[in-house]
This record gives sequence, structure tokens and C-alpha cells, in this order.
Amino acid sequence: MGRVRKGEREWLAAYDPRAFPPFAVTVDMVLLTVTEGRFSVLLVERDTHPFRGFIALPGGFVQPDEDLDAAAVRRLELETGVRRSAAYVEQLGAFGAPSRDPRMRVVSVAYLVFAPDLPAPRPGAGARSVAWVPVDTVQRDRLAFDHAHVLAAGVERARAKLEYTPLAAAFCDEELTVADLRRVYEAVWGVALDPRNFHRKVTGTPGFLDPVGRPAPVGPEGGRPAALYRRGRATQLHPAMLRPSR
Amino acid sequence: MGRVRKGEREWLAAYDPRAFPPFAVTVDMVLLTVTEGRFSVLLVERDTHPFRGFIALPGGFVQPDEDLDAAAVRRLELETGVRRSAAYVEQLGAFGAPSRDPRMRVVSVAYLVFAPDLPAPRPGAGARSVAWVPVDTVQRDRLAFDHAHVLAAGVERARAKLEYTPLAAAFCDEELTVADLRRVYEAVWGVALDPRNFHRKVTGTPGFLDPVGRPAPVGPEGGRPAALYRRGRATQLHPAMLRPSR
DNA sequence: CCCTGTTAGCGTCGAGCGGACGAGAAGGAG
DNA sequence: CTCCTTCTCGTCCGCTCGACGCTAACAGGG
Repeated sequence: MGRVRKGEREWLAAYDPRAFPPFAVTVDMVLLTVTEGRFSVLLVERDTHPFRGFIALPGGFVQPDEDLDAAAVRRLELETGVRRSAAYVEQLGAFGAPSRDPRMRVVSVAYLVFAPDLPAPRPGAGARSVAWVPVDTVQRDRLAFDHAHVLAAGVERARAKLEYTPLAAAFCDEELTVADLRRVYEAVWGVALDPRNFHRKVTGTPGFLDPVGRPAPVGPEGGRPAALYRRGRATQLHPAMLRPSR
Repeated sequence: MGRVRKGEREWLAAYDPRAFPPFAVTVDMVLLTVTEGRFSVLLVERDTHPFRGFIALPGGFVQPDEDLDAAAVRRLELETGVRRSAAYVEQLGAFGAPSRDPRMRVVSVAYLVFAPDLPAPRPGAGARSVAWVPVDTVQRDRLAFDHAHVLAAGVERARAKLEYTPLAAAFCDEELTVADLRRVYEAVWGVALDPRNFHRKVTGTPGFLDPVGRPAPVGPEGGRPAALYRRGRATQLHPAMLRPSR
């Protein structure tokens, strides 16, 4: 709540609640990761009304003195234990159809999070269970509220973001190989990419990846060890990494 | 407000208002156009508290049973007389810092609108005056609330949208010439574009412009009459129309 | 040791796109 | 007519990207 300026107190006393219809404001988190080669979203099974027994995006009410972004980060740490610095967080948009919550008028501000591969978190309050679910296997008709719509928006935003930002690295550990990054693109876009052209593109884009100068341990399938990289400082890709065949 | 299901009434009766902190929800409109060759935004001068005398984006409270998008469209017609079909409207995002409104906790959902060149509208309720202001001459420290932040987000979103969508045509009349479209890009991006390469690019992208088969009247500076086009059916540009020199 | 299978990384070729620019087409003013 | 304007088409060249060949560097089996 903002500070009240001198001289406005009388005016505030005349505040007419009918002119300021009350809303509840929530944050809903579209938490995305790539685990076991699948592009997945964190979903909870609700244990409270409304939509008890339905699956839903994690979320909750914004506190009276809490910034929207802060509420999202708090929820993120609550649900997954991920600190903000370890993931990428951006606002997805506001969803506020009058009928989206049967209890009362709720406007939900959705947030999109790219998280590295994490162990499945333990259920929080109000949730029966919580799990990473591959986005192409989500049962949309079992999703609570308008979360099918929110999830679809988040997935599409994520797919587009990989084209013109280096954010695919946000799905990987701090030190990563070119193949790690390629597997992120392949999982999120659902396509196979040529490893050689991908390597040329990624290593040739300044600011995308910084070499560590040390090789990664050999993977389970053998083969030549890959060089390790860290995320670079670029925030945009020029030119963009375009999805094939559109 | 959603319908209450059977069996939930008792539960609703136990509703604790402290668990659902009340917020006010508003829409703020970033109305953009190109007029007299300048990329401009519609701003009002406030005549009511708070921020009386400051300039602001047009906006207002969302009604209890009103969808967010519907509130934005209502505001659009109210402020400019533009019907939804004549302009492009998309949500920009939610802005909800706790201190953004000194009266109470307000979450504002900002909308971005691309409108064709319009006569300056008449002031609405609570506004002393209303005018199209070139975005590069806006006095940011005279803007109310966090509208400098909202406006900056809207302008940047608009500049990016022109790269990968055919929405530049939303700033033009229904029938337009390639030069009309080029002047939109030049005004929004603040750069000069080569008319010949622009022509090749625009006419060579399927679905961007559909030829009408009729020439436009000769402009004030003379020259060969340009062919008229209408907006095509494409929603994305492939490949994108990239800004020069980045 | 050699041979094989794996992945990593480099090189090459050709199609296509975009920036720089030339030149003709089609109008008006004088 | 000349001169100016803008519109439209065409050429050249460099860059990027898709397709794909080839070598480098590991592990494991014989």
C-alpha cells in the first residue's frame, strides 16, 4: 500500500467502496524444466476447494504489501526450493475472466519460470501431490480454473523465447556442454537438430556461451568428451535461432 | 464472479477476508499511433486525485463482472471512439508494485493498442485534456503512477512486434501503400529504411499485403502513384523484418 | 595392441536472404 | 519538352543456414 500524502486523508475518508470493486489477486506459476529429455511443467494435485482433486499450476494469493514479482519468487522458493538466481523468472500476463474462480472475482498474474533439472519437490500446503509432468502428456481437461489456457500461453512463450534469447541455458546447470543445450532445444521444440550446425551456430554467436576451458566427464554412451561452457552475457540472439521448417 | 457449486456454500460462508486481501484492479491503455510521421502515445492530463495535474495513460477501474479484455476495449472506445475491429489490442502485462497508487493497493493490467492515424479525441471524465504525444518528447518525470515504466514497456514491445508480425499495417488505413507501411517502420524504429529493399521484402513475404489492383492518388510531393494493398492474413513474418545495425 | 562404436568438433558446398545501389516507369510542375 | 518526385524492378555480393563429409578423442572388447 502506498503512503498517503498530507492533505489527502479527508479525501480517502470519503472513499466509496462501490467505486473500487474488490478483487483478489493471485500468482500462478508456469514452472518449466527439461528432465529425462522431456519438456515438463510442475503441477500439483489440489487438496482444497475449489477444484479439489484437479491438477493445477502452483500459486497463491498475493499479500497486501507484497510486490507481484516478490510474490512469484516467494512461491517459487516455497514450491521448489529454487532461489531466484538459479532460475529465470518473467511475467507471463494477467488472467482475469470473471468466471475463472467460483469463489469470488480473482485476477491471476501468471509467471513463467525456466528452471534447471531438479528433484521432484515435496507437496506444499493445500496440495495432495506435486510432480513434473511432460507438457505433451498433460490432461488438459483435468486442469483447474483456466490453467489449461495459462499453461498453453506459457509453453508457447517459452518456445518463442528460445528463438531469440539465450535462455535455453537457464534449463541447464551452471556448467553445460553444447549437447546439453541442444537437448534442451530438441525437448522444448520437439524436433531433432543437426548437432554440427547447432554447434556452429551456438559457438559462433558471441555472448551465448563462454568456454570454461575444461572438458566435461564422458557421458554414459561414451564418445569424445565435450568442452564445458557457462552462460554468456548476451540477452538477445542476433541473428535468431529459428525453428526449422515453418 | 463465478457460479457457486452445490456443496460449497458452507465453505464459502466461512470465507475469511484476511486470507483474500482486497485489491483494486484497473486497466491502463498504451494507445500508440503514427501521426504526422511521429510515433505517438495518447496521454491525458489528470484533473482528479491522485496525481492531479500530472499526465497519465488513459485507464480506469475494471467492473466487478467485466473481463479484463472487455474493460480495455470499453476504455478504448470511451477514450478514442475506435472500435475494436479498427485497431489491434493485446495485453502488455500487470503492474502491481505496492506503492504505485497512494490511495490503496492497485494492480493495473496494461494494454497495448495500435491505432491508425486519428483526430485528437475529446477529454473524458477526470481528464483536463487529452492529446497524442510523440513518444520521444514525453516528459517522463511528469507521468503519474508508474506510467513511465508502463509506457517504456509498451514502446519496446511495439518496436519488437514490428519485427516478427505484420502489425505495422494496424497503424495504417485499411487501404495502404508500401510507402505508408515503410513510414510506420521508420517512425516506430526511428531509422531510415531503403525504399527498394523494403519494397522487395514486403511484397515478397506471402500474406503480409494483398494487392487491391488499384493505384493510390498521387501524394503531395508528386511521383509515380503507388499500388494499393490491404492487410494480408499472415500473423507472423517469416523470416522476420529485422531492425538494422544491431 | 588394433578394431569398433560412440560423441565432439571442423570444413565444404550451395541455396536463399538481405544490404547497397543502378536504372527505368509513371506521375506533376514549369 | 525538361526536371523533379516517388515507385518498382533488377543486379551484385556477402552472410547465414541446411545438408553432409571428415577427423578427433574417448571407452570397451578381443
